[in-house]
Parts: sequence; structure tokens; C-alpha cells
Amino acid sequence: MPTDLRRPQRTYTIRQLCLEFKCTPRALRFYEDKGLLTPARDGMNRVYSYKDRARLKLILQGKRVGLSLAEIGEILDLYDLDDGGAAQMAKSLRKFKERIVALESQREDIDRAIQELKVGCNNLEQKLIATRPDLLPRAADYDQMLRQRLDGLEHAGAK
Amino acid sequence: MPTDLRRPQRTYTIRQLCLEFKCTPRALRFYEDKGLLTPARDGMNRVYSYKDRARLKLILQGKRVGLSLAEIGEILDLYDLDDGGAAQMAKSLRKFKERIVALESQREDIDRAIQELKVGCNNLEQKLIATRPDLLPRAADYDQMLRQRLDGLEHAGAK
DNA sequence: GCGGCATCTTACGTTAACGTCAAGATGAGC
DNA sequence: GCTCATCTTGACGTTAACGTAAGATGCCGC
Repeated sequence: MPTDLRRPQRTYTIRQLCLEFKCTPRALRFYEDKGLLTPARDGMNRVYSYKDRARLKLILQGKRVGLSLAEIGEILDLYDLDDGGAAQMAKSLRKFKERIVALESQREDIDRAIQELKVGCNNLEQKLIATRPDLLPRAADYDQMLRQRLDGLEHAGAK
Repeated sequence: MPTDLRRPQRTYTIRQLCLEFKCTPRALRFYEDKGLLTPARDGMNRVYSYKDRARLKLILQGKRVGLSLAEIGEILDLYDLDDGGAAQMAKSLRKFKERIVALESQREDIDRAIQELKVGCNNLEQKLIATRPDLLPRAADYDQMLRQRLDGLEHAGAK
């Protein structure tokens, strides 16, 4: 039967993890510098355990939701602690809720900015209609723009 | 009759503008370094005209909606140009629309992150309820938190 | 002539998360 | 023994928008 690439006793090289999670060796070493990862060594070379892989997964999840590496570190530090993860979970919960509040505030800022910009757009369009309607973007231009963006997405491959 | 502090022929010192727009001298000099402002001089000292003041106003508006100083500069450069502002308006319009698209995309990212975090919160709460309900934040804590945040807002003065 | 204040220029410091060399070690394959 | 590929450890570079001294200049009133 085929080897389960993720069974708990497996180990990983730096490159394997990078390929799996689409990051660079430099990033993993950086996380190590920051104390977020502490892989074993085989001679000079780093050897990542299944637990290291789990931690990396959490790091990347944290990054996706906008936590700083420092905050992620605080959470991870509790993983190796006392009551089987309860303290860690409680801390994560707090951090998560804080982040939700911060994100919602950010979204409000963004909504305000969008409103302000839309007002600005309307003003500009009115003035341009009155003075230089030839400078207004036309439907054809918009169409072109859309096609360019779709092109970009294709060339970038699967996102 | 009282002097109109904003009549077109007025001039301003760096400090006056800073007070009016709540920014620092360092910021104005920085904008000048970047070519966004070019105040006249009286000996060594900067003398800002009414037009300079208008440009500063635009700079700060641009910043509020998240345009970089470089982008703001592109727009401002067209102010001193050809067709009485039409080109500038057209460019502003493009930039504004680009920014709206970018902001809407950013908002989607934020919404995704919030969703992910809420899922995480639910998971954590379920697990904590099952294992260590004593570690769950209680209504009293939440109340306290709210009061602290209100305090913070008050001490910070008018936003 | 002097304290005090506003202004000036110059230039390094800050923050986050890595990117980008550089230079050397190691093992595999031929 | 040679080359290749991969790994290692430094250590400086990047980006944005200023902050923060440090030290000079200049005007005012007294």
C-alpha cells in the first residue's frame, strides 16, 4: 500500500514543506529565527517533524487572517504548555475575537473611503461631461480592461 | 471688517497649515521632498500660498482614501497642466475607480478572514465548553472590556 | 548682547516579513 | 576528482511615511 505522506511519524525536509505550503525556505528559517519553529537537525540540515508541520500550518492560517508573527508566536508558545491546550485555546479565542473587532473596524474605514471615492467620481464625471466628455472612459475601454484582467488571471495560473 | 483667513491672496507659515490640518512640519517638508508641494521662500522660511494650501488639502484627502503619496503626486502633477484641469480630472477619475476596485477586493479579503476567524472561535468555544468552561470569557469581562474601550475614546478626545 | 522661539537642513531610526546575494559545506552520481 | 544540487549561515536590502535628534540660523523684545 502507498506510503501516507502525512502519517505522524513522517519527517520533512525544508523543501518538502515549502512545496506543500507554497512558501520559501527563507520564510521557514525566518520563522525559526523568531522562535515559531524549532525543527530537529540531521547534521546541519533541518528535519521537520509532523508537529512542526502542524505548527507551520497554524502560522500560515494566522497570517491569512492578518495576525502578526509576534501574535502567532504568543499563541503557539502555549501549545507546548500545561493543561493540554486549554490555555492555548483560551488565548487563541481572545486573539481571534480581538482580530475580528479590528477587522470590522478596518472594513468600516474601507467603506467610508469607498463612499468618499464614489462621491469624488460623481463630481468628476459631472464636470467632465460638462467640459470634456471626450475624456470620459467609454464602454469599449471598460470592456478592454476586463479582458486584460481576465488574461492576467489566466497567465497567473490557478489561484 | 475681519480678515478672511482663507482669501486667495493669503499666505501661510508651515505652522499655520499644520495647525489647520493637524499634521506636522516634518510631514509638509516630506511632501515637499517628494515634489508634492513647492512653497515659496522668505529667506530660509517656507511661505505657503493659497494654492499650496489647496494642494495640501488634496494630498490629505488622497491619504484618507488610501492613495500612496506617489499616486497623489501623479494626480497633482496634472494640476499645473494644459487644459484647465480636464486631464487632471480624467486621471483622478481613473485613479479613484482603480482604488475603489482595490478597496472592494480588500474588503472581500477581510470578510473572508472574519468568516474564518468566526469558525475558529466557534470551534474553540465548543472545545472549551467541553473541557474547561471556566476559561471562557464571561459577560462581566465583556462588559468591562466595553467600558475600557469607551474610556479610551474619551481620553483620546474628538476623533 | 542675550534668552527664547520658530524655523531651517541633514541624516539616521522605525516596522514587518521576508528577498537577495555571498560564500561555504555536504552528499550523490559519474 | 569533478560537477551538481541542495543545504547551511550571515548580513545587507526593500518599502512607506514619516519620527527624532542634532546643530545652525534668524528675528523679537529687552
